[in-house]
Amino acid sequence: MKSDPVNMEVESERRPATAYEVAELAGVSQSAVSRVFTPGASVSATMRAKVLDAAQQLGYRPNLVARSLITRRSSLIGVAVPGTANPFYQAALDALSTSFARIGYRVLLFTSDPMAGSDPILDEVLRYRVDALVLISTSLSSHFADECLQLGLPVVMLNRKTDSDSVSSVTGDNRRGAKELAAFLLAGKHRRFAYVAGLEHSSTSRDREAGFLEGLAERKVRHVERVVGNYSTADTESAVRTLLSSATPPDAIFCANDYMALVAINLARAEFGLQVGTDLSIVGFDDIEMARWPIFGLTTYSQPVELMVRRVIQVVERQLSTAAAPAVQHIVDGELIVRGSARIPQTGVVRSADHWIWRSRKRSDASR
Amino acid sequence: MKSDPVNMEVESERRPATAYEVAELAGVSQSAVSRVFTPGASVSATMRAKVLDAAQQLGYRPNLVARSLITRRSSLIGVAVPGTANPFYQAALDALSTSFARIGYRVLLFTSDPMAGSDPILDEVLRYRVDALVLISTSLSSHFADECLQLGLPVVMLNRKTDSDSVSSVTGDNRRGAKELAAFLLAGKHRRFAYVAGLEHSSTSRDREAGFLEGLAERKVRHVERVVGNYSTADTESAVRTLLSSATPPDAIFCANDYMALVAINLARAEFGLQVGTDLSIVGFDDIEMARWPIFGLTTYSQPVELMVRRVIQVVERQLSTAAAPAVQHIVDGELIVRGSARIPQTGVVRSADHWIWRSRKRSDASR
DNA sequence: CTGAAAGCGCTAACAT
DNA sequence: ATGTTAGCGCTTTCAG
Repeated sequence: MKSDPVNMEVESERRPATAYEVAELAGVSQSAVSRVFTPGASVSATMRAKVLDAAQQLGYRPNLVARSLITRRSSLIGVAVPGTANPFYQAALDALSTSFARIGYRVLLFTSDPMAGSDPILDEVLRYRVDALVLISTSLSSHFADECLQLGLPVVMLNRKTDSDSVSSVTGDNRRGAKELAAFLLAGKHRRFAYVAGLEHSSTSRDREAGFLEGLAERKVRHVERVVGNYSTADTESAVRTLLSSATPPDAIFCANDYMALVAINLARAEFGLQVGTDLSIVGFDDIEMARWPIFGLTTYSQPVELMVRRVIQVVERQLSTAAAPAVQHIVDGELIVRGSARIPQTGVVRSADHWIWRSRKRSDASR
Repeated sequence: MKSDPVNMEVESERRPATAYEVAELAGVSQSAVSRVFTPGASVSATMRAKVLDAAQQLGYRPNLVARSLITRRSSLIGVAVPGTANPFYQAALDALSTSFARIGYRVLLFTSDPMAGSDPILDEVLRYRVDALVLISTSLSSHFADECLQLGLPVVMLNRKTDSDSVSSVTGDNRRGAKELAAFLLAGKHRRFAYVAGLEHSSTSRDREAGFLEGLAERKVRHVERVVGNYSTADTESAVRTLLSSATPPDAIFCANDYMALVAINLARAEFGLQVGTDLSIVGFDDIEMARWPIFGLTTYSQPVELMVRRVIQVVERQLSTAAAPAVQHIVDGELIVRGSARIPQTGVVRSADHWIWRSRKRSDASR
């Protein structure tokens, strides 16, 4: 029930104040207002005070839409993330959002269908004139990649890559990680191996499979059971069910990522009454937070999310500043984290920070 | 090595084509181009074909920034989500992103510090002229809420609410859910109860606590051990550790959400060797996907994310269309899902769809 | 149905 | 240091 005139106009629904209105109130030019709200501009203290005061009164907030139109920079980063329950994506998205915020960018999110490519929505997102695109575990057509290249729009893939090296990527060391896991399993005296693949078209799953087979082949192991989990709960369950129902079930299973490994552990225990780590070894890839929950104690090869995101940001920043900076394929190191879900070899396990890690002979020879 | 003039310009890095350029190529006016790309406009087939063709050649994409400037609608929804590992948030965000996309909106994400309020970043996000704000488990100052109200900006809180009813909210039935969990635990003949609170300032945690105490009080149980988990892994671990180390540890623990309940189950098993569901009962709230993993089998009160998100969207749409539509506080029904993490009462458990649920006498009397 | 013209709210030369 | 002016790329009256 206030009735003083100053508040009156505020009571009713009003459109946001403009710089022009602030200028009028402060008795200065509109460009002066603009300068006060532009970081690197030169304004006298008096002017700043007057403007800030007027702005305060009107609840003025610079319109970034208008600013974007003229600067051609939106300070928006388009981020694609697959619509699945995989905690690794959540962690990556979180880190991206937080890190980009620190350097003045916001994340424009689009949830991609993990099965389909991301082109259709990407196209939509380009209309918003995002300053860069980050694709978490999502692929894009080379046609689209070319278009982005021509537009000078930085694109970086996180946890995925393309055959062409014209698009930047940041991935874990899929090949070596998988190879080490193979060596680890071999050292643990396992005999019958199985691989649970992710999505068939995912470079990550393919690289991990290749590394795994390679590691196994070095010790003359040729036969590896192969099933497909598609990174989904349901598919992984039936895949693992198939594996374990076999007449000669595997004694070591490598899942293309931790999420599937967790699903596998669950199933092995609940449906087959298996003691994971003893009766059956299961390993994954990622080292998501839940992997270290005692109940799972998953042995896995780590992908340091924070570090990977930092790399993504570096790449984006470089491409943004340098006109045609070349695309780069970053591979971030990981470690084979030893926990209880797989039989532990006699040798090679060492303490590192707050966990145990394992290194194959070959690698530890080549000291850093 | 193409050299035809048409492609030449496309080869080099070029700024996006404008409607004006398309118009020129097509030999029509710029407004004609605009019309072709505006859903409800009237254009002849000939015109549309000419324009579309030219647009195709130039790779034209309407600039939504420019469009927003004039229409004053960005088709952006600001969404705040706490930066924690809680899978419930991920599920909610996923559903929001997907559902909003279907009606033409994109999500502008900002990760909020779960401890702090969301005001600082919200202010930042308003500069982007988002069409609405959705806060997932995040609170905002009443001052800020007022400002949004005056701007006619729809704000809806998901899984959180304020004391003031001037801001819309969609929540689960925290009070009743917690009360039923109390009744369930009572029916299971438990004697010593404990509550693991979430963040102290969270309405959700407070409501659940109140409901729990109320349900217990109806059967004259006055003493409830209380610890605080802050929805975080570390705090929950030490809170539960305290509880279980006590001389007279509880035989029933209600955690303010599923995530903390999962952490509690882990800890009880790993550190105390307890058989959860037999030695100790633990229940949660949310019914996240992992709650039904056999390894956890968490008894919990459900919050149907999809439905809640649908409500959020309804509220947003109404506020967007009707100028000053009143704020509403939606409460979405849930069910007490019975699994193995808590002792099961002799009566009251019934089959519903693909799971077991439990209803207190009082409630089942009042048939629908 | 189509074109011309006037801005949306702001930044960026260019003067002063 | 401050004001003036000219757009950014689009939508939207308003004529024709």
